[in-house]
Amino acid sequence: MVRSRGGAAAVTIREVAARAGVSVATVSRVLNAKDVVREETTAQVLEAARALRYVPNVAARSLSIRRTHTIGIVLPEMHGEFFSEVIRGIDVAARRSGYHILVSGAHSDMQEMIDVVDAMRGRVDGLLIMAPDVAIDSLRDDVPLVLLNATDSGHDAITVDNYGGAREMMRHLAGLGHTHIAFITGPPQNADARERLRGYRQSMRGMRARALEVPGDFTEAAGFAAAREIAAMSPRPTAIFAANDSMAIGALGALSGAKLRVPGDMTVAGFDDIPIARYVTPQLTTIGIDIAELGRRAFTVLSTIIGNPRARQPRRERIATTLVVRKSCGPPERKQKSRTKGEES
Amino acid sequence: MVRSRGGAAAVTIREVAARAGVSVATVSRVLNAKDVVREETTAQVLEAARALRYVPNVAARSLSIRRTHTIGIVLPEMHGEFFSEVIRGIDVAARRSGYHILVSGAHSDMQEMIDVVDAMRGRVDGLLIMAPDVAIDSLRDDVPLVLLNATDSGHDAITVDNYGGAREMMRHLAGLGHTHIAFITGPPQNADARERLRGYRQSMRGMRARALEVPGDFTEAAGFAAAREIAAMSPRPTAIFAANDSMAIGALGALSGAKLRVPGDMTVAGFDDIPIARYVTPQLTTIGIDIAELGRRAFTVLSTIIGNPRARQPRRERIATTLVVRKSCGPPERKQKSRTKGEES
DNA sequence: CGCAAAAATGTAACCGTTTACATGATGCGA
DNA sequence: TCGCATCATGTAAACGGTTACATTTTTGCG
Repeated sequence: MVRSRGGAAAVTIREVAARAGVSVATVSRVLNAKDVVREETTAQVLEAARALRYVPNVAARSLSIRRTHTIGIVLPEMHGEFFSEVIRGIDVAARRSGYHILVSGAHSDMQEMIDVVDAMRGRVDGLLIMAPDVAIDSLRDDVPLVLLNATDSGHDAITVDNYGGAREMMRHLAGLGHTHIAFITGPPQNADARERLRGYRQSMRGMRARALEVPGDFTEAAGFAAAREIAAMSPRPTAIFAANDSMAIGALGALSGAKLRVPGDMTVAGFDDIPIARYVTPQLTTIGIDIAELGRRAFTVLSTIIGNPRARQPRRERIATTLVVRKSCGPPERKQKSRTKGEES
Repeated sequence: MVRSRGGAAAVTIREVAARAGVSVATVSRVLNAKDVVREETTAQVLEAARALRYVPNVAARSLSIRRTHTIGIVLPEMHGEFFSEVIRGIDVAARRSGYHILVSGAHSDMQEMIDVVDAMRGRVDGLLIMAPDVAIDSLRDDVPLVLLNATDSGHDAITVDNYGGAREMMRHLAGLGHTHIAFITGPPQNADARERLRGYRQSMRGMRARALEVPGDFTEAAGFAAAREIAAMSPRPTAIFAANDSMAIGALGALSGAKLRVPGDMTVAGFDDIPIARYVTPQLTTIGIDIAELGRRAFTVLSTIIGNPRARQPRRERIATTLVVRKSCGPPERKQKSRTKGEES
C-alpha cells in the first residue's frame, strides 16, 4: 500500500507556495501554464508540488473558474450493448480531453429525465442526452447539450443514419430478387423506428411495390407475433425486414415454429447488429451501427460547443451504417411461387 | 423550451436571503434542514428560493463541506452485459441515496488504473473498483474504496461466489452421471477464474476423479481450441465445464465441427449466463449471476463506509449464483461407454 | 414584572482556487 | 544617470456556500 496520508488534511496551494518560496499566484500560474513564469521559479514550484504530492482541490477550482471538466450522460434504459458501447466511445474521447463523465439512467420518462438533468446542474459543463422516445424541447437549456439519436427539436444532435441504413437493406433485398417485402415496425413514438420505416416506405415506393407493414414494438415477442401473422398471409411475402434485430430474432423463432426455412422459404433481415445476431440460426443479416463512434462524435461536438460561446444554428451529424450480410437472406425460392399458386387454387 | 436564464449569472444564496429578509445562515439552515428554524421563517425562505429558482452551487458546497455526493466507478473493459448491468445496479442504488456516479474505464493495466483513480481524486467521496486481474494494493487509499470481484488484499470487497457456483455446476453434472469432466480454465491471473477452478478441483477431489484441466483465457477462440483438444482425447471425457460462457460457446462450435452432438455425445456447461447463452444451439446450461445486485450491494457497502468513520476490518460480501439449466447438459451416453471401450481395446 | 435559560437568527471566518491589479525588478535609450 | 517600458511576481478580492460563535428574541418561572 502506497504511503497514505489517511484522513489528514490535504496539502493546499499555500503550502506549496511556502515551500517554493513564492506566492500562491505564482504556483497557480505555473500549474496552469497560463502566464509566463521564470524558468527557475517554475522548477522550484514544480519540485515543491511534487515533494508535497500536491493535488489541486477540484471543488475550489470549479468554484473559481466555473468549469467542472465533467460532462453528463443521460440514457434511457441502461441495458445491453448499446449502452455500454456508447459509454465506451464517450469515455475514450472524454478522457483524451481531460473530461470526466457522470452517467445516469432515466427511463424514457419525461419527468424523470427532467429530474435527472436538474440534478446534474452545476456538476457538468455539458450534457449528452439520448431519448429517442421523448420530446426534449421542454428541458431547460442552461447548459450546452447534444442529443443522441433524436432528430426532433432545434438542438444540436448526432444521429444514426437510420433512413439510409433501411434503404441500403432494401436495396440488398431487392438485389436478391425480392419485391414482396413485409416490414415489422418499431414503436411509433421512437425516432429511430420512424426513420427506418420511412426508408422502407421510400424503397417500396421506388420499387412500385405495395408496402406491407406489421406493427411491432422492438421486442422479441412482437417480432414473433408479427412473423407468425406474416407467415399466414396469402400470398405470403418472400422477405421480412424487421426494424430491429430483437424483432428479427423473434421472427426467426416464429418461422421455425411454422416450419418455414430461412432463408429458403423466407428471408429475414434486422437492424442494429446486436452481438446475438451472429449467434442465432441462421446468422442474421442486418445493418450495423458503430455505436462507439456515435459516442465519440457526440462528445466531440459537445466539447466544441462548450468551448465556443454560442453556435449559430443546430449542428447535425449523421453516423453511417453498414450492411452486414450473413445467412438469413437469400433469393426468393422459385418453388414457392408455384406452391403459393397451388394453395390459392 | 422552458424559461431559460441563458448564460446569466446564477442566483446565489445571498439573493435568496435578501428576498426572504433573513441572513444567509438562515437560508442555509432551512435548505439543509440542519438546524431548527421557525416555521414562518422557513416558509418565507422556501418561497424566496422557489421564486428565484435558486439552485445551490455544487462546487461551493463541496468546497465547504468536503463532500461531493458522487462516487467513482472504475471498470476494466467497458463492454457488454456485465458492464451495463453493474452500472445499472449501482445507478439505481446511488440515485436513491442522492449520489451521482462518475465512471471510467481502465484496461486492467495497473498504471492506467492508478492514473484514473488519481484523476478522480477530490471528485468523489468513494470508489468502486473492479479489477479482477490487477493487484490493488498499490493504489493510494485516501478515499473509501470497495472492490468488485477481487478477493485479494485487505480492502472491503464484494464478490461473486465463484467457488460456490462452480461447485453447484459440478454437483449438477455429477447428478447427471458424469465423472469424467474436463475443465477449461480462465486466465490464471484472473481472480474469478481462479475461484472457479478451485471449485472444480474440490469437486473432482470429492468425486475421487482425476482433474482434467485445459488452459483457456476466457475467449471464444480459446474455448474452441480447448474443446477440439478434448474431443480428441482418449478416453474422451463425457463433459466439458468451461470457466465462462464465451469459452463454452467456442467449445460448442468446435464440437459441432468435430461432429459430436451436444448433449448426446458431450455435455457442455458454462459460467456467467451471458445473454447469448440462451441463443446458441443447444441453449447453454450455465451459472447465472445477478450482476445488478452486485452493483447495488457494492454501493450499499461503500455508502456505509463513507458515512462511518473507519471500519474495523475489511467487509466481505458474497453474491450468490444460480444454476441455469438449459439444453447443453445430459447424462453421459450409454453407447459412448462401449464405444470408448472399443477404442481403447 | 424581572431574569435566566432556551431558541432563533445574524456575523463573519473559512473552504482552496483563480486572477485583476499593484508592486518591484530589470533593461534600454537618451 | 534618469525615466520608462517590460517582465516577473505578490496581494487580496472574488467564487458561493457552511458553520462556530455572537447576538437577539422568546419563553418559562418565581
